[in-house]
Amino acid sequence: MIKMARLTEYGFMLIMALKKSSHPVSAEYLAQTVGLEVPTVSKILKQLRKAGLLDSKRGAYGGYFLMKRKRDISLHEVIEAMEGPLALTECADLNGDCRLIDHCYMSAGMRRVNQVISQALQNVTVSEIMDTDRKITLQLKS
Amino acid sequence: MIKMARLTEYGFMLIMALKKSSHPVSAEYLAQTVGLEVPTVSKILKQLRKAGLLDSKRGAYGGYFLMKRKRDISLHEVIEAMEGPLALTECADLNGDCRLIDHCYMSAGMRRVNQVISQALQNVTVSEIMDTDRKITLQLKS
DNA sequence: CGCATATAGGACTAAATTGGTACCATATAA
DNA sequence: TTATATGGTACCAATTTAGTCCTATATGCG
Repeated sequence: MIKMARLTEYGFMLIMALKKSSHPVSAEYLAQTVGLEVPTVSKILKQLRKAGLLDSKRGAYGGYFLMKRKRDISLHEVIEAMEGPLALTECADLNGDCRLIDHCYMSAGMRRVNQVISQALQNVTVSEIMDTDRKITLQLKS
Repeated sequence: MIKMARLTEYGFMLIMALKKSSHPVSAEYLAQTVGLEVPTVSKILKQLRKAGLLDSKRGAYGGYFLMKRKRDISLHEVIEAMEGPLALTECADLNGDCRLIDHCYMSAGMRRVNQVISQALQNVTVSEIMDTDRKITLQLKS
C-alpha cells in the first residue's frame, strides 16, 4: 500500500509537539500530549534522534528537543528517518532483490517516478502541514 | 512503508505484456511471459478487469486484453485498481479511523500532500515508464 | 555517595497485512 | 459434450509492522 507506516505518522505528531532549543521534554510527557503509550513514543523518539532530527538529554530533567525549526524539516526527512530510503517499488530500491528483472522493463522509468514523489516530499515542510490555512504551493519539474 | 504492493508491481508487468484490441491472451500464457505462477496472475487479472482496465473473454481461445492504449493508462489508475483509493496517511483516508484526531493537527495539510502525490501518479502513463529512454516531464502545481 | 529520573539499545511477542493457493461455478468454441 | 478458460470466493502461509519489556548508562540533587 502506498501509505506511510503508522509509526511514521506518530513521528510527525511528536515532532509537531516539540520545539527547537527549549527545555527537553520527556517521553512520558509527550506520550500524554499525543495520546500514545510511553514505550511506543520512546521507541519513535530514539529513532528520530538516531536520524539526527532530535537530540536528547539523559537523566533528571532530561528529554528530547528538535535540532531544527519545523519549517526546516521536510516530510521526506521524517519519512526516511522512520522508514529508511524511499522506494516506491522493489526495483527502484537499489538494495531490492527483484528477481523478475528479466521480464520487467519498467525499472528506469519507475526510478524516475520515485524521484518525483521523493521531490514532492522534500518540498513540503512539517510547519506547512501544520498550518492548515496556508496553501501549500508545489512546483515540481523533473 | 511508502511502497506499492508487490502484486501491484506484477499488475504493471501484466499490463505491459498485454495489448489493446488484439486476440485475448490467457492467464497461463501471461504467467509464462512474466515468470509468475498462474493462480497469482489470474488473481491480478481478475482484479484489473473488475476495475475496468482490462476486459476478458471466457472459454476456449479466451483470455484478457486491454481496454485502453498503454499511453492512456496512468500509474494512478493501476495503483487504485490494485490497492484501492490512495491515502498516504490514515487521516487522509476518508474512511480511515484515526482516533487520535484530537492530538493531531496535520489532517488538512496532509490531504494536500496526498493530492500532490496522487497528481504525480496521474500524470505518468504506463507507456512512459516502459520507454526508458524517453524523459518523463512532470509539471505539477497544486 | 546514593537515589530518583530519564534516555540507549536491543530482544522479544503479538497483531495485522499481504502474498499465494485452491475450489467450484459459468461461459465458449468446435 | 468435451476441452478450455475466466468468475468469484474462501482460505492458509508468510511477512511485516506494532507494541512491550528489560537491562545499562547518564544526569541532577540532597
